[in-house]
Amino acid sequence: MKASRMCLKTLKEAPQEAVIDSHVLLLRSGMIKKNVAGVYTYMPLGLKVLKKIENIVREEMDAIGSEEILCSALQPKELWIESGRWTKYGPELMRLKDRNDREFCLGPTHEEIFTSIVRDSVRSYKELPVSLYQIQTKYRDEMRPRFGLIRSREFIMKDAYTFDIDEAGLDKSYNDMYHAYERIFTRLHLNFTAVLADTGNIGGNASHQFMALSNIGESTIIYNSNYSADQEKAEAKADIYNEEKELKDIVEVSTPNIKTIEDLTKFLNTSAKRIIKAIVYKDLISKELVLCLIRGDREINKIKVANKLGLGEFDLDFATDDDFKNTSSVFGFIGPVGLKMRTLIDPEVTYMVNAYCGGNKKDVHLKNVNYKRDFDGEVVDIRLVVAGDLDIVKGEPLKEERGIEVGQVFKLGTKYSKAMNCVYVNDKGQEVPMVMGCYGIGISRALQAIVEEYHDENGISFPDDLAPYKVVIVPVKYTDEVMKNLADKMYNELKKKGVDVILDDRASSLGVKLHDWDLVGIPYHIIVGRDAVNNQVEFKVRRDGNKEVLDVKEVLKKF
RNA sequence: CGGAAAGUUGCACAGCUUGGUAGUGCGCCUGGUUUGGGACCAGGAUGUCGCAGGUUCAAAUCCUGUCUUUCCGACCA
Repeated sequence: MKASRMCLKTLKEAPQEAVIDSHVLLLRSGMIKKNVAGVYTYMPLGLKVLKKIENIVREEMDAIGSEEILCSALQPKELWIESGRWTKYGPELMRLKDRNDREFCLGPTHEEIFTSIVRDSVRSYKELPVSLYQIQTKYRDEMRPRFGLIRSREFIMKDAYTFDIDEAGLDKSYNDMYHAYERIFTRLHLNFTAVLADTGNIGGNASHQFMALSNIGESTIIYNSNYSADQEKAEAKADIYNEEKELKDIVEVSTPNIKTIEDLTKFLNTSAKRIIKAIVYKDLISKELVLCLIRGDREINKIKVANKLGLGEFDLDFATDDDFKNTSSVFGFIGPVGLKMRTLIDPEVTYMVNAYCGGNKKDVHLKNVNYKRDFDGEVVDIRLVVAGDLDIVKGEPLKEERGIEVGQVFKLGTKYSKAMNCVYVNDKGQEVPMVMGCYGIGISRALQAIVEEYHDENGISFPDDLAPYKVVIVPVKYTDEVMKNLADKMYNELKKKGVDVILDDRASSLGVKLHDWDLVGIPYHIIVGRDAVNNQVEFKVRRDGNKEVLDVKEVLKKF
């Protein structure tokens, strides 16, 4: 491609909308252009990279025997009524009507469509398993689109669905996908890790997320070589901590206006590990209050509490001062002793001996409180796992890192096949619901994750096989006969070899041109200048800035 | 959905306090001089100042409403 023909407009300054590096660079390099909030156009260079990502995904999906189809983004309401998600999905579903007032949505995901397709085409166990995928534009009416392609309202996703005879079949399909995903993200050159994930809105019984490690990530990952999980789901080994063995009698301690764990440790001159932290949540649906007990140096994982109570995270909040008026406790001095309330106890609390806790009276705490003797409740893991905690496999320290979710695999089970009557006839002639899995990869999000990982102060620095073009030939002066001839010759030769090559035949000064290609992230730059008379050019590697003057033949040999 | 800010040319911004000719830099066009890492000189084009009302002789500027966008939080892939 000749640069003079390219629809390329780079920006020196970052548009105001972008706050993170990868978003700024995608805009500045002219790879994407904002249409409206959370909706972007992929410009020629951006689209080229996107296609390379798609092709890697295609190759690996095809390799495990998944077949590509292409559905419409437009989906009829009826299918979503069948699955029950038309009402459940909420305002993030982009809904619209046609001229006859028939209702549709723009799909954020395609479980309903794929399920209906397989329901209509598969009858017998002999035709299973089936694995289908598509690469398609998805819609989600985000409350707050941000970070460019990371959280947008329109995005490109690969979604795959498997249909099996039974759980064992699903296990195999899931496993195949899991390994294909590992190969895909490796080939995308992402520094990633697979983590155990919460199944959230889509439903199902097992799930892993593939996270590209990055400090701009929106999720927190807890991991080490033995274990990895989303922080929302992460478990850690309970720490058995007690300084004393003999149970002592409870004593009231006067703690005037001492309400926080921090103040208490100072006032009592003790460790937070000896204090029981008591948090009261309110179930916003039933209005029930729930007391949660955790060791003073820990934080509560609200998602775990919500899961235990069978609630969405949304349906749970801290109890307010008002809620306390009907209890026998006092805000700031809450404790489990004698308090009549449903109680969740983190396992670590059960190991505490002669602990401190709130006295349920103003300015009073209790000393020498012990599990079972003085209070009881449901023992359940509700602790937020953080860096430094020990894993449950080998008891080694865990690390904490941010991640961008670029893929997720789910075992759906029969949730959709039952709801939508997607059944097959087994060898005994009985109708059985198919066992499903679904598997997504955020293609457009991956593009930005790659840029986030591969950039420096000069711009994007794509890995060779993902770059929109592999090499650019930059004549210092395209009006100079010798330079022009050599540049043209090399361009034609590389094109003949099938190399993705740009000839920068623009009239701009050298500096302008090179800055553009640094910004865009072309991995190799060939500068045709004064040495052209000797058949020599400067060969520059974008990644490390390494430059050397080489014979043309040697340069051509590199591609 | 809660809190905060912002909308002025393709991009980044000034002007608004104290109402009176629409500005700057980048980019774009023309001509000339330059030419190995974002050149220089001269000239030029591009704006219903987000939209709608109001106040006023006069509104980018003051008031009201509205829309949009961004940031923090909540939610989510």
